[in-house]
Amino acid sequence: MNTDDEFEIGTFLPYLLNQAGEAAGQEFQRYYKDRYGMLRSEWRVLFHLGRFGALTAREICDRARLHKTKTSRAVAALEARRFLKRAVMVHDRRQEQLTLSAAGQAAYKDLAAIAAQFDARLMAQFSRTEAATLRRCLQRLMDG
Amino acid sequence: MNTDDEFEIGTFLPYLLNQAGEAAGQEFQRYYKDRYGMLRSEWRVLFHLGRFGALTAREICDRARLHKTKTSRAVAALEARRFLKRAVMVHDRRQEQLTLSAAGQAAYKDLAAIAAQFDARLMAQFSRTEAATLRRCLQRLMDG
DNA sequence: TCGTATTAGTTGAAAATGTAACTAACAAGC
DNA sequence: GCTTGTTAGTTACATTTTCAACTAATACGA
Repeated sequence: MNTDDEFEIGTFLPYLLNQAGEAAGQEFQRYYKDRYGMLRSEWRVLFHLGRFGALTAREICDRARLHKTKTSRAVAALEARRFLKRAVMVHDRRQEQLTLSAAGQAAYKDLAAIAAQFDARLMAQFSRTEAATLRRCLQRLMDG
Repeated sequence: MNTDDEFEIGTFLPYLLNQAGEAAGQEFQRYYKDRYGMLRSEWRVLFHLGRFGALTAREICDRARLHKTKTSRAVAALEARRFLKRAVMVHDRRQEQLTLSAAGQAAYKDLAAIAAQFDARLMAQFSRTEAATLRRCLQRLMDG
């Protein structure tokens, strides 16, 4: 029933990427979920504000490749938890400058440290060249 | 990497994997969604039955790493579209043997061919060794 | 063979997501 | 000024996912 040219899901790149991503992110996801009750989109918004400082929602959408409704909801959730503040911008009152509160920065620092640990542990199973190739390929897939 | 010790999301493996997976799967997802009205879990169930023949829902869960509720609903949806049939197993009446109908097999063949095309196009941007390394690393992440 | 535990699969409700429509502010042309 | 179009962001609604509870069949031990 299976000829040689039969399609193999086990080598189908989108499938591999999804499965690998799920497996790799599982522990970290459990951490920010259990400890902070966050969703992935919330963690991403928190990260971008923590890493890059004040941003508008639009900038977060672009940088984090997050849809604007997800961003909007993530910002609202983080605001409700007092992790960030909004400030309407003077020259364009449609936009809001978003910045982390002290509590938000603390959460960011904690999560970034944990993420770095998980990342190190994941990468430890690869050689230096494997790691470099992996990241380069993933980057190319993202951009392409 | 960056000079300071600040965590970089751009190199965080789970993030890269998710983004790359999303980007890579986008076109294929649009295809099976537009043409067959399928969800990802439905495509995966269809694939496993098309590729490996008759399976129980449990076996699909294990092989496709799909939660049993997702599998259950995917099977129900495929059945409603007359893509598969169920047959209660004699020796254990809890289990059902799932098999594709002719229409289901036709859909599988079409989708597998399209997937192979997309895969080839994605892999074309990598050298032979890059492709090998990428798959090997992803496989290791999945299993680990 | 009776009671308890386990397994296969389904279901309902709550949470999250995606899509499209919406408001409010700005911009550009006249 | 006014009209039209665009952009930032929110909201409503339908779809999808998740979680926990559930049924039904089997397994196992006293």
